[in-house]
Formats: sequence, structure tokens, C-alpha cells
Amino acid sequence: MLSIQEISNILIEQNIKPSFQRIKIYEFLLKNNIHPNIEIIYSNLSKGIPTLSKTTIYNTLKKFEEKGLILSVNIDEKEIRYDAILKTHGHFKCESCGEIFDFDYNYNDIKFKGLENFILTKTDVMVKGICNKCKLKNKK
Amino acid sequence: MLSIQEISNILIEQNIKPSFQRIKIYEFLLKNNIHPNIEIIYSNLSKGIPTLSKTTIYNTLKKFEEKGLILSVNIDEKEIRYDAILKTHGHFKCESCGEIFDFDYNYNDIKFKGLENFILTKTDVMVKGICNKCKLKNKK
DNA sequence: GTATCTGCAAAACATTTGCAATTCT
DNA sequence: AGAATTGCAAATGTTTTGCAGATAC
Repeated sequence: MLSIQEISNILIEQNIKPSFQRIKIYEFLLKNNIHPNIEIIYSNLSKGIPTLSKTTIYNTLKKFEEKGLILSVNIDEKEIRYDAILKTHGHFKCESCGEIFDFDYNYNDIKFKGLENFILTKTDVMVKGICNKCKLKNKK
Repeated sequence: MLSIQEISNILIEQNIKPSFQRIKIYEFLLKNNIHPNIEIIYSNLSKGIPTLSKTTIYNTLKKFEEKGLILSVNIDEKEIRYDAILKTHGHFKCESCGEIFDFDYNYNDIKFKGLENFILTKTDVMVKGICNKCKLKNKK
């Protein structure tokens, strides 16, 4: 796990001034690979930082995404979720329990027919369905 | 292009009572393959149906999606878009002009590693970037 | 001491809900 | 008449904006 100093250095490398709030938010994303929404980040961090505001979280996540430090995940119609894992992967949302799972796929396997001259900057494979746990639960 | 009668029959087949509003909304989606949001559907159809309310459009699209007649497209963080094309395809959003393009890909090319026992009900490949037209425009 | 960052309060939107009026059979 | 549909108005919930005070270099 990364130290505060290491996290701070990552922010500086990305041209983001490492404030206390920003370090804590990025640390939370790194430690909790749960594609959190603003609410989850807020309720977890505000315990330790009572003055933390949601506006700061919104501002921070927007800046992180602009700088390429994190990705927003749009699989949930209602709210934006965030992911600090930059390695290519897809997202599965279980429509029964609501949980979001990462899965691997091979980017080069996909032939994007019709986008030959386009510049592709972000790809996300979004899958919905029922996860194995819920599938077994519902069988009973 | 389908007649009102044919559209009506499609709705009946899907167990949807073919009201005037529903027929017009589905007809709009079929005729305009532009992944419209609620606002676009409303502003276009309310010319011909002055009493049409957005609530009805929301209700209708929700019902259409439940019954498998259309798909919601979530590539735009801000709002839901709708698509009457059910054939497997991906969506590309140009971050310069905002337009959404369909593209083809081969579903069977993708190996979903880690979802082996899951039930997959909906897959969408979402790509963002710059479309060719905007790419050329920006070069000047 | 000037830029930036933070956070409160209010605004802005998309979507949902409650409910009464309308329509259809 | 009875059931479903429509649509207005209000509520909800997420994200954005304006701005004043705090913080950092």
C-alpha cells in the first residue's frame, strides 16, 4: 500500500497540488476498489475530515479525471462512479444486488468497424445481468 | 418505412397497448436513428401533439425498455438516450461535437474473463474520442 | 501577497412520484 | 363502469455554480 508521501508524489507528477483533501480522496480510491460514488466517498472520509464538503469531492474527482489519474464509470444511470484502476477492463453491474464487478477482456480482440479514422480516447465495455451469487440465491 | 398500423401491431405483439402517444413515440425512434434524449423527443412530437407531456414520454420509454422494444444508452453522463436498433452494436460519442455514432463490432470476439457463471443480459461497448469530421476541422 | 483551494448555500437539471382528469373498451 | 393512460405540479437526487473565507507557496 502506498504511503502518504508516495500518493503526494503521484499527484505532483500529474500536475495536481497535493492538498490534504486530495490525498485522502485519492488514497480512498486506491484502497477501496469499489467504484464508489460521491456519497460513499463523502460518508467514509467525512468521519476523519469533519469539514470535508461534497463540493470538494466533486471538484477533486473532476480534476483527477481531467489529469488522467482516475476514470469515471457510467454504468449506473443515476450517478457517476469512480475507478482508480487504469488498466483496461470492463464493468459488470448485477441488476439484482447492484454490485459492480471488474472483468478483464482483450482490447485488441474488438474490431471497431466504422471508427477507422476516429481518435479513440476511452473505451468501456459495460455489461449488465445477474452475478453468480444472486443467481444461486434466486434458485432456492 | 412502417405504417401506423404496422407500428401498432408491433406494440401489441410486445404486450403494449398502442395509444396514440406511444405509437408516435415509437415511430419517432424508428424514423430518427439519433439516440434522442427526452428533450429531443418532446420538442419534436409536441409540435404535432400539443398536450403531450414529458411524463408520458418517460413512462412510455420505460415501458418500451421493460418490454424489450428499445434500449437505453448511457454514454452521456447527463441524460439517458434511447435507441430502437436492437441489433448488437456499440456507441461512440465525439467529445468535440457531442454526436453519438453507432458502430459495429463482433460480440463473439470479446472474451469476458471472470464472468463465466454470470447471466449477461445487456452489453454495451462505449467509446469516446474525436470523430473524423471534428479531427479534420481542428487540424486547420 | 497573490494564486489556488475549500466549502457553504443556492441553482440547475433530469427524472420520479402523487394524483386527478381523461380515454378506451 | 372499470382499468389503463395521460399529464400537471411537486418532490427528489445528483451535479454545478457563485462566492466568501481559508490556505499555501
